[in-house]
Amino acid sequence: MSTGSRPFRLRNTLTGRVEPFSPARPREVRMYTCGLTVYARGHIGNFRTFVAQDVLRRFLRFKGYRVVQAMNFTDVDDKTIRGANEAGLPLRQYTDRFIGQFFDDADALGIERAEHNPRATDPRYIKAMAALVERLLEKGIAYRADGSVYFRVAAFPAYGRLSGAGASDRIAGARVDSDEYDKEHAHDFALWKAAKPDEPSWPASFGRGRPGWHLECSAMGLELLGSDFDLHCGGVDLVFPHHENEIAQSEAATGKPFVRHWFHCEHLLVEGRKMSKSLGNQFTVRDLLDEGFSAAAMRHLLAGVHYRQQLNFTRAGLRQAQVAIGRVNAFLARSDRAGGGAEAGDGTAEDAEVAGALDRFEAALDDDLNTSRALAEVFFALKQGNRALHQQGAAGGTGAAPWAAAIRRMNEVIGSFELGKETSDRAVGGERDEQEAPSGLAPELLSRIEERAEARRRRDFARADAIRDELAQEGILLEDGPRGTTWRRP
RNA sequence: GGCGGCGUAGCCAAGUGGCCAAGGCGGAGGUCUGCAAAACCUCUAUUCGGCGGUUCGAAUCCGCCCGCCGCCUCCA
Repeated sequence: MSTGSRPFRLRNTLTGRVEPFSPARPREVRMYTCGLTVYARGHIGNFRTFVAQDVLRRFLRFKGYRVVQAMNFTDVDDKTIRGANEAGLPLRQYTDRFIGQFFDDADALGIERAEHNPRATDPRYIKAMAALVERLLEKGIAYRADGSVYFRVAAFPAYGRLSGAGASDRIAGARVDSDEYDKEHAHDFALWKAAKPDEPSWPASFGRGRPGWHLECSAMGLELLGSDFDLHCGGVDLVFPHHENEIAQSEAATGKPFVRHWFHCEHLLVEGRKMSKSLGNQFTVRDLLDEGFSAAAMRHLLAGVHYRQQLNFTRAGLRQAQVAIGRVNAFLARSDRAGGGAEAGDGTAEDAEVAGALDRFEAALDDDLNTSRALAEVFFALKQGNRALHQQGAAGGTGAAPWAAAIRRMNEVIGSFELGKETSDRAVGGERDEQEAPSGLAPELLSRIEERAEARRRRDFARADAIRDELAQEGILLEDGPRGTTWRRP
């Protein structure tokens, strides 16, 4: 763990400034992230945000914090209800499917699992939400109308602090909510929606119904993390009204600060255009996997652009990422094969260089998660490591190992290297590693490689090249080095 | 209409007053190699959308203009 004369500075939407991040408890961070509304498979835009949050989470752990994260699933709202009804399925069965798909995609992208994945319809949270509404009713901040319960925005003077002072202006200028309910003011929002015949509903002391959208995050956040927790994350679109409303209802109910630091991730563009259904550019991770792109490339592209910057997600970018990742992975594999103690640490000048790179890496992330700059250090380490490997040559030194270890340390945050089965880089025909070779390459192909090695020994290069070309057809790239031939799938 | 962001080499993308404007991809040349591939080395923006201004000094601050985008309404 590194120490901290240099604080981790992170932009806080609440203040609009990049400021030192200071959790309420010394070595623990309690974070909440607004997860997916599970009426469809999450698209690449959703995952941009989730990857950014994952980088944040991993960096906190990198710095030695214990992280307790809750990421919810919104499994009851207009869209999930409509989807379930159209599919003729019970709500839970309908949403289960998308939750499963979410985890498939998140796992592929190397997104660490949160400690808690609450879903709104869990009885525990329905109960917590009802309790929250009761408190607001008792305090006279919420009111009932037509079977529903609303939050009286006028009763919470701090309203608008997150999204920028003039919340009343925004509201005045905005289109009036088309809700047919009887609200006192257009900008009051529903805490609890009165039951309807074709909608799921739950009993409550203030009437049967279902939770309003904003309520669940407040209830689950408070339930799992307590008041005044450290981080609340989401996409920029959630700043208003969702997060603004969460603050209002939570703080009005508890009388305590809700969240210390708000983290919002910018949206992405796909091929230079806003992602939208009509443009047909709402890709899912699955779609891109099916096109042949690796999840690692997706993560690399998503993680490599600063989170507050609009990111242009393109196939060309994915291809670039793929190449860059391949270079790093190939180095790591080569370094492992070359051997050498990974722990070095005998105070050489080179150790200081490695430590310097790691420190610059951390410094970049300390500066509002500047992943682009951090990545530059990964590539610096790559260059140094490759250089060491180059010089090692036949001499067989251990200079590359510390750089490989440094890259792996950095990858604890970046996460896009050695993700999935990217590396099948193995030595064949050399004097070493024979035993660990084959997983992934058919014996038939291995014997072809042997055959080619034999041909090369005979200096029958026509034969050798023919075999190399054939294997290339199969997607196997052969590389001849001083220690024998290695293969990989590019 | 209100609020906000962005525009840096062929592409992606850091940099917010002062060393030669990070890094990646791509491209050119070289070393190595039977040839390749990989790796390494060198080169690849006298210039930061445009025009003015402030300053000893600006990609970085100010003004205007052009272009792209977001939020204000379900949305990561």
